[in-house]
Amino acid sequence: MKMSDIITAHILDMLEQSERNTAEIQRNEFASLIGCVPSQINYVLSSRFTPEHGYLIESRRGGGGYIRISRVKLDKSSALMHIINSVGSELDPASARILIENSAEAELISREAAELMQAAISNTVLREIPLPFRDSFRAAIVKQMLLAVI
Amino acid sequence: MKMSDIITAHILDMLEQSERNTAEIQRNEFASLIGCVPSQINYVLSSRFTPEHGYLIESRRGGGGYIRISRVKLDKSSALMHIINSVGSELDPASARILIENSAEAELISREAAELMQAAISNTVLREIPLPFRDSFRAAIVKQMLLAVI
DNA sequence: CAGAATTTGACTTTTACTGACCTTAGGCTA
DNA sequence: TAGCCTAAGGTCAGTAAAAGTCAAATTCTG
Repeated sequence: MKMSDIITAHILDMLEQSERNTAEIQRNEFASLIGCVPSQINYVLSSRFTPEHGYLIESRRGGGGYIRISRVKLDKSSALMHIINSVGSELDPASARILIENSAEAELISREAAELMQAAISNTVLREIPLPFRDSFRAAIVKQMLLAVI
Repeated sequence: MKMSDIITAHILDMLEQSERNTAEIQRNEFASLIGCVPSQINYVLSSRFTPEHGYLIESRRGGGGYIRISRVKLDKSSALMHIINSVGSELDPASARILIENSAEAELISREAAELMQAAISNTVLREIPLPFRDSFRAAIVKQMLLAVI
């Protein structure tokens, strides 16, 4: 079996293990664990863990440096559509907050977008709207804003 | 975990604690509390708490000296505050759209943020709200969302 | 065999850490 | 008050600890 395949398998394994879909390695340590030269890690990452393949690489040099490989969900749009469709014509405050928070957590929307959405459905804003309309307003605005970031 | 990260975390923590967005330390004392050499404090400050990162450092030598780290609001913030304050208790649709567009144009807010705001005050959403409340709703939501991106 | 994929290692760049030495602020003493 | 002492913080250059790059050498594959 090829070195590259072994390295790939190891990384995939770590990603599988991880709950956060993220594997973090130290290049030299990892290389010597597997028994290859450090630069081969780079080769594998750049040939098999590219954004096109659905991975994101972050790294840091210097003492205590690391390489982090995350599996990104390519299909953000369809995930978001799914969420949008699951929102009915009314949405209560707690559900709205959770929905937005989860979307940010899953990186379907940016942190900034999430904060903007929370602001949009904050009490300060809702005070301007008569009570009976609030839940349907919340549903409409959350859906519309999610559509805007697709 | 790296020393630098620990120091950074401590400072961030102090800033978080502080109501004035300011942390004040005594270099030697702080260093020995954390367990590093004093000059490393300088290293961290100059590599991670620069003006580009949005921080201001002031210090004083000699007896009773100190280092003060403040999280400084960029100029954008005050420009945005100005805009927010200029919005009254009501805001008509055209003015709202222009205000958002201009803010994006001036790069006070991101393009994504602008699109989210436009979505939030779109007709689709406004239909959910009784006519007499729409202008005050628009004012509230635009202000609240601008506040969220400061 | 030709071209693609893999492997290697020498060299580069970044980041982190340390310690010796410098500068400044205040206070104290003669 | 001048001069000295002490208690801070500031600088800088050097070392070490990573990761990144690149092209030559090798191996695979059709």
